[in-house]
Parts: sequence; structure tokens; C-alpha cells
Amino acid sequence: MDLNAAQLEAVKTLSGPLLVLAGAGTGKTQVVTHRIAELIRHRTPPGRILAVTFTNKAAKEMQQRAAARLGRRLKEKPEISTFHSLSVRILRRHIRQLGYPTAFTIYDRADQQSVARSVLREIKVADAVIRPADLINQIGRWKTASIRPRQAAAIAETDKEHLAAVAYRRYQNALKAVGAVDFDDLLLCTEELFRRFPKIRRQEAGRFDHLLIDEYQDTNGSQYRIVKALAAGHRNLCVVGDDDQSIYGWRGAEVTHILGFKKDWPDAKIIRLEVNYRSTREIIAWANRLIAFNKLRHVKVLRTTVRGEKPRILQLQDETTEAETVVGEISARIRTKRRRPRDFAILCRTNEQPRAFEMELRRAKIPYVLFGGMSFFDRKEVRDVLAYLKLLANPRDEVSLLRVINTPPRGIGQTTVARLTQFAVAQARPVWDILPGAAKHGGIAPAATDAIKQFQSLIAAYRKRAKSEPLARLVAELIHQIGYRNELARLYPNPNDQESRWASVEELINAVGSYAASAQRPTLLGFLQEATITSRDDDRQRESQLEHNAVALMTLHSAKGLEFPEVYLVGMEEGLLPHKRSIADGSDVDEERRLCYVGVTRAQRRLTLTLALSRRKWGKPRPTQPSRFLYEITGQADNPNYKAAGKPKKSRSRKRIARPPG
DNA sequence: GACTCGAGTCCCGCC
DNA sequence: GACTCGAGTC
Repeated sequence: MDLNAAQLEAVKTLSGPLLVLAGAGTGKTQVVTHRIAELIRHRTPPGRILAVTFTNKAAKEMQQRAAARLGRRLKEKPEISTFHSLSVRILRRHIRQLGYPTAFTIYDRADQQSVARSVLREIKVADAVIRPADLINQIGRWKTASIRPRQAAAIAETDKEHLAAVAYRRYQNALKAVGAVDFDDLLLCTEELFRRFPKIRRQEAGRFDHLLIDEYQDTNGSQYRIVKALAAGHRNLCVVGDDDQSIYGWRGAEVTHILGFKKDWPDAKIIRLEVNYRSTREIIAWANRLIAFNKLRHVKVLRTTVRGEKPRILQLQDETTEAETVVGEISARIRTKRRRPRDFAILCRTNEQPRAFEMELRRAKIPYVLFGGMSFFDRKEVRDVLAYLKLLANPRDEVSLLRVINTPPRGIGQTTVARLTQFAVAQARPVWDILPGAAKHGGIAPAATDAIKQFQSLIAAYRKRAKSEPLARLVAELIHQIGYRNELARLYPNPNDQESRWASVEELINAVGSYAASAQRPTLLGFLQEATITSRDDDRQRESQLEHNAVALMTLHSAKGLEFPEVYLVGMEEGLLPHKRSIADGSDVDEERRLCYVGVTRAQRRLTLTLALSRRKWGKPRPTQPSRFLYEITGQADNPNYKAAGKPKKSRSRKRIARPPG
């Protein structure tokens, strides 16, 4: 594709701060890859270029595109990664400065949950008062705002906030005690490292001469400060993003970062990309009309030339009819319009919605791939094996220890485990450390004592071997020795279940193998760190399926950055989109509107919005209201932003989408 | 103390 | 519909 004037300017502006405000489908990715190529053509050593993307998938894609543009001649590659993998790499070098062991474990959401649960139990807070998931979200918000436990306690107002602050302190201590960091800590620690040790900041920043940040609208506080710290010296910072697509406010992303870029970098050049190469005029018209309802934004109006059919709104009876209708249409269009399954996407607001569509797709025998939801690394059997590996890498990892100490059952029952944790808490030592002397503490049956001894020497033996032996073989042997296959057989009498579970275990062993083959200095911990930060979107199986040919079934959040010829945006109802939690929280309907905007702008040729007049919720069918966005997008609602500017009023009629009588 | 039973609550999104 | 929690029962 030839670049237009604006794109060309963005590619050729090689020094100084630059903000590229790129609307949806305006060739943002091309600009970034062309720019990397241009920098290298102007004799920037590739290794001195750092590009940061939002997901690992995006990073991988950009790596491929950059490689394609540059040819394979380069010895060095530009560094293209996410904030999280960048942080892991920095922390591997310096985390000791912050009082952590160099061998740090990364806790994912499930690990966080179990820490949160035990913390809440310790301070005797019932689930009804603070749910573990809510506590984690709250801690996450504090962390991305750089608020430490002590400050959290100081600013807490309600009883609930005070409790959460207490839990936060204990949670953080628990993590630190076992040498674990969570996702937010990765960024927070990096930020802290740069703040407290200017020499380290200079050293890390000095590794690059050019910094590119993609999806800048979704940077949170920590990321924002890391970017500043890395770019302060050379000032060659290019950020690319679209404030209209900022959809991660709930995890600390702030649109103000992109809106206020010029304030941080007064000499910044701003380039707008507004020519859309993706969608038809009709789709863009709807997108423009919808997003104009948001108040706080850089005004952009997407332009495009391709004409197509008008987007449609389908009102269906309930969620089953919705799924039947959508899948029926897809099926018909594959037969009669020579479309392929991969040309379609069904986009949902929540992870629960796809269920009905999955059933229909299966019935219609249309291949599909479900994104989000349960990932490979969420499966019980995978988590079990991973917990063993985590324990080998770091025996103080309490969450993993407690998970595997009696999996498969080896005679260390609940009572014994409870006693062990009591001893450990009483002595303020990790459970692992008190295992050898467990017998002395009394209250533990002789049989259990033996089992503990055996378990302990098993882990110790493999721990030793992990330092020298090939990892994949070691893991396979460990799984064999603990009799995990028999355990699966015991738990899942159905041979199909058994087979598929065992297949995941084997896939995990393969993953260890391919990691060991590709890493420079493979270690168990390295594998685990990588697996944790790439688990969600690095699912090779899904990728290949999609490439192969399947309907994409996913949430709006995971659809960011993707495009499809035909898009079904389903569940256009009040409470779902906008989601009821965002309505209840007050202000954040604008983010829901951006989410809807992201969905609409994924469509290249054909867009269908659907709503169900009744939807089953918690077992019972309940009547629904059409989403306010439907009125806005079709011009049936007043836009207060236009009214202020004296634009003509739109029709106020709501009849076109109103519920039919009866 | 173990049990049943009904009421009340619940899962939004993810690197 | 699935789960938890507390009151009530044995």
C-alpha cells in the first residue's frame, strides 16, 4: 500500500517527540513498521530501537511485519515487546536492589486470588464484605496509581476501604515473603527502580535511541512514567494511539496521557490519520455519529471512499434466537456468498455471551475459535503441573506448594495442611522451611509425617536436577513419577475427558521443550515467567485455528486491533452494553461507548448489530431495554455536544427501535 | 457439631 | 442456575 501524505509525514519525522493520532483502520500498523524500517535506513542500529505494544500477539505480529519489510539480512533485530516483558527483562537484572530475590515468581490472577482469599481469611473478612476478586482489583488500582499500602491506609475513607488497605499490606507482604510479584508489581517495581536508582534508569534508557509506543491511549500510570523515564534522555519518542479506542480505564489506563501529550512534550509534533482504509462509508458514518457523543476527546472525523451496504439492526426474541439467527445467516452466507468462516466475527461484551453462539456454531458444524475466557493456562491439569514447576523453581512459593502438596493425594490431608500452615505462621517462616521438622511439632499423624518427608525429598531431588538436566525430559519424568496420569484417570472416568486433559499436559511438556530450544540460557524460572506473561494471548492453537479458517467469537476487549469483513455486534442492550456496572459506577458510560465504537470499526464490509428482547439472567428470562447506543448511532438521539455547537437537532423519535407491542 | 433448607447474591472487561 | 451463608433442626 502506498502511504498517504499524513502517514508519510509520520514515517519521516524521525527525531523528537511525535504523537500520531490514528483513527480506527487508518493504517497505524503500517506507519509503525515503515517507521522502524526508515530509522534503520537512516543508520539507526536496529538493536537501539524499542517498540512497545499492548499485547504479545501484537508484538509478534509487528516483529513479523518488520522482518518482512527489512528482509532477513539484519543480524540485530529491533526490540519489540510489551510493557510486561520489557519489565521482566529489566527486573531480572536489577530486582535485587528492591529487596527481592533475583529468582522472582510471577503470580497470575488465580494465584493472586488465592493469596487474597487467605489474607481475607486471616483478618476475618467475609466474602460478602470484600470479595477476593474485588480486593485484587482495588489493589491493582492502587498500584497503577503508585499508591503503597501505607498511603492506601491514609487515604481510605469507608470501613471497606480501610479493610482493603489492611488486606493490601498483608497481601504485599505475603508476596514479597515468597519472592513473588504480580502483574502490576512488574511495572511498579520497574518504575520504583528508575526512581530510586538514577544510574539504573540511565543504564536501561541508554540501551535505546528511539522509543515507539503503540496503543498509547491504554497506558496506565506506571507505564506512562516508565515511558517518560526511558525517553527523557534522547526524547525520540513516538506514541501512536486513538483516544476514541481507550477501553482499559478499569485497569488504570488514562486517556489523559494521550490527551495531554503536548503538555508533557511541548515541542511534540502531532499528526492525525483520518483516512480509513478498512470500512465502508456507511459503517464509518455510524461510527462517527456514535463517538461524537463522547465529550472528552481529540476531535477526529474518519473519512473513507468505499461504498457498501447500510449496517443493520436486528431485534430478536431472546438470546437463543439471537444465536440461531446470527449463526443461520453466517451459515447461509458461507454457502451462497462464497464467504469463508474466517470472514466473520461475533463480538460480545461479556465472556458469558459466547456460550449460546458456541452451541449454535457447533450444531451448524461451522468451525469457530473462542478468544478469552478459559485459556490453556487456566486448565486445572496445566495449573497443577505448573505449580510443581513453580515449586521446583521457588520452594517458598506458598500458593504452589499448597496446591500440589496433596495432588495427587499422598496422605497429607486437610488437617495436616492446616497444622503445617499454623506452624509456619507462628514461626513466621515459609511452609517449605518447616516441612523437615514437621514431625517435631506434634499433632501430625505418623503416616502424614512420612508422606511429608517423601514429598519434600521428591521436590528437593528434582530441584537439584533442574539445574543441570534438560528441562522437558525432567518435567516428563516428574509427571510420571507422581503418577499424574493415573490421577487424571481417577478424576475423570470419561475417557474423552481423560484424553483431552492428558493432551494438555503433553502440550505443556512440549511448550517447555520449545522454550528450552529457543532460549539462550533456559531455566525453569525463565519458562514460568514467560508462560505467565504470555499465557492469555499466546495461544498457538487458537492462532493457527483462526489462520486455518474459523469464525472468531470474542469479547470487544480482545477484538481491539483486529478486522473482519463481516461483524456481528451482539447483545446491544442496556445493562450489557453499556454494562450495568459502568452505569452504576456513574461516569463511565463514555468508555462503554468507546467499546461499542471499537466493535463497530472492526467491520470492513458488513455490520450487523443485534439485540434480544429478553435475556436469561441467573436462570430466569428477563425483559431488556435496547441500548442507548442504538439510538445514538442511528441519529435518533440528541447529541448535547452538537446542540452546544448549534448543529441541527436530530430526530427524537425512538419508535424505530422500540419494542414491538405484545 | 453436622446437617438441611431457603434466602440472597452473583461474573464486566485482561496484560 | 449455582453458590454461599445463616437460621433452624436433630
